[in-house]
Amino acid sequence: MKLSNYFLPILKENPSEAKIKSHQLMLRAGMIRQSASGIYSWLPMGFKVLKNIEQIVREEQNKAGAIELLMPTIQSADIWKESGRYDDYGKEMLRISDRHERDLLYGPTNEELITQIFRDNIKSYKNLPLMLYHIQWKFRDEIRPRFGVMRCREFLMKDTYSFDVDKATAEFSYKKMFLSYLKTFQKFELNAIPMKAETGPIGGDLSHEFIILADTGESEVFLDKNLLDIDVNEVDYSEKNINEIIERFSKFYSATDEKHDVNEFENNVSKENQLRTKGIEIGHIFYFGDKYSKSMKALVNNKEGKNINPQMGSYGIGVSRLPAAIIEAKYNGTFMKWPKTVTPFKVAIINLGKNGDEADQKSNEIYQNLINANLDPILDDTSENPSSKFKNFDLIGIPYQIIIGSKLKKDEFEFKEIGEEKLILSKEEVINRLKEIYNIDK
RNA sequence: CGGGGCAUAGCGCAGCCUGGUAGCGCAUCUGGUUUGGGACCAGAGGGUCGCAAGUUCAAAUCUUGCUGCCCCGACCA
Repeated sequence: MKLSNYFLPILKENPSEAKIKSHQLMLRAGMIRQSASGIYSWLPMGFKVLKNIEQIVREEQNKAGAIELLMPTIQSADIWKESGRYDDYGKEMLRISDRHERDLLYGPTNEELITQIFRDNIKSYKNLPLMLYHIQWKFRDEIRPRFGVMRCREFLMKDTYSFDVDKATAEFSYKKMFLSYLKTFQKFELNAIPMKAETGPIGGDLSHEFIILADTGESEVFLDKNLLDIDVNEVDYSEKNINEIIERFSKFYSATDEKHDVNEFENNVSKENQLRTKGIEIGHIFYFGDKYSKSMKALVNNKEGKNINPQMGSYGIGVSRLPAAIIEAKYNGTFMKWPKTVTPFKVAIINLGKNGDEADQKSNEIYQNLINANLDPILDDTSENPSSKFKNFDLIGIPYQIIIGSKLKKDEFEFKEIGEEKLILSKEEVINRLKEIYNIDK
């Protein structure tokens, strides 16, 4: 993409309504624009980030054995009346009615709908276990939306729902998602710490929040530093590995301030491993048994030919919150550096030349080479001042830059990982290095 | 929903107190000079001053009502 053809409205100054750095950066870097309180449009740059995040979440769900489907944003009130939540949910639920004055609602979550789909189509234990998920927009009419996409009213969420014959298998489904979340967040270069959580209105007795550490987080968290060093990248979804990794995580202390136990923290965690910091919730998993399968009469035949209510769980990731969460974790106030899995473009070419000169020619040449190598580049071909280009790209946060000015010889390219020292490389070296970084076959 | 604040050009703001036909910086457009960390010169475009009513010869400015947005609190992925 050439910047001169792109839609990237950058702001030099912080809009006054943005109070936290992720909100400021997303506005300034032309990622989002507010349309109403807590409701945002995603501009091209932000949309690319969002889609990349969505894709990583999707891939890891698939690996964990969950199957994707898509449920609508608008739901009938009937199923919510069945489960009893039509009255319980309160004003957070956006209620609407159609021309026939039938009660509808903009879905704040999907337990009812997935249970309905399940009960209408699954009748046998042979189809279990089953994990279904979708990535869909939701609406919760928050009393006070704030912090940009961090706490908004319309948001994109990944929801998985698990169905099992008994509690033991349901717990295994829960553990699979537990691992899937750890792996997903590690791909965003985030340290997401699982913490025991309240089950809240969803109900049930087993629940974890996944919290990433960021100075600007909203809740205070306490944890054992050992939790930061557990690598799950190489762990697969075999039963043995899942149990092992979860055991490893549960060995170490972690709690949000609401659940914090000072004595346990002081006694069971060594002084040098005690970490007290701030966190942002980015995922939440629940096991809630037959709460919905019972109230909504979802039944399957078990081995003995008896009807039983399947055991269920639900597992959410705040997809549209993640760009902001990643920024909170990574933006230092001067520059942003997107994880390479998420970055809107894989590499930025900063052309400091002008029309037709050598730098300009070199820029266009390597731009074509990068496109051919599947290394999705953005080429700054505008006539802005160099300093202005540098500032803009510091803001946008594409992790790798190729800077091409008149300083260098014909076969020299300046390659820079944002925040690191620059290197002088040949064109081939630049391209090969990027292929290596992004794991693209030669 | 309680408490506080704001609403003037795309963004940041001044003007309001003391009423007299709307201004600054950035951004945008044209021409020129620049070009390695937010350039310079000259010119230009862009605002029914959130909406409605009232007071007045005259309202961005005073009064009332409404709407939107932001902040603190309770609530939440």
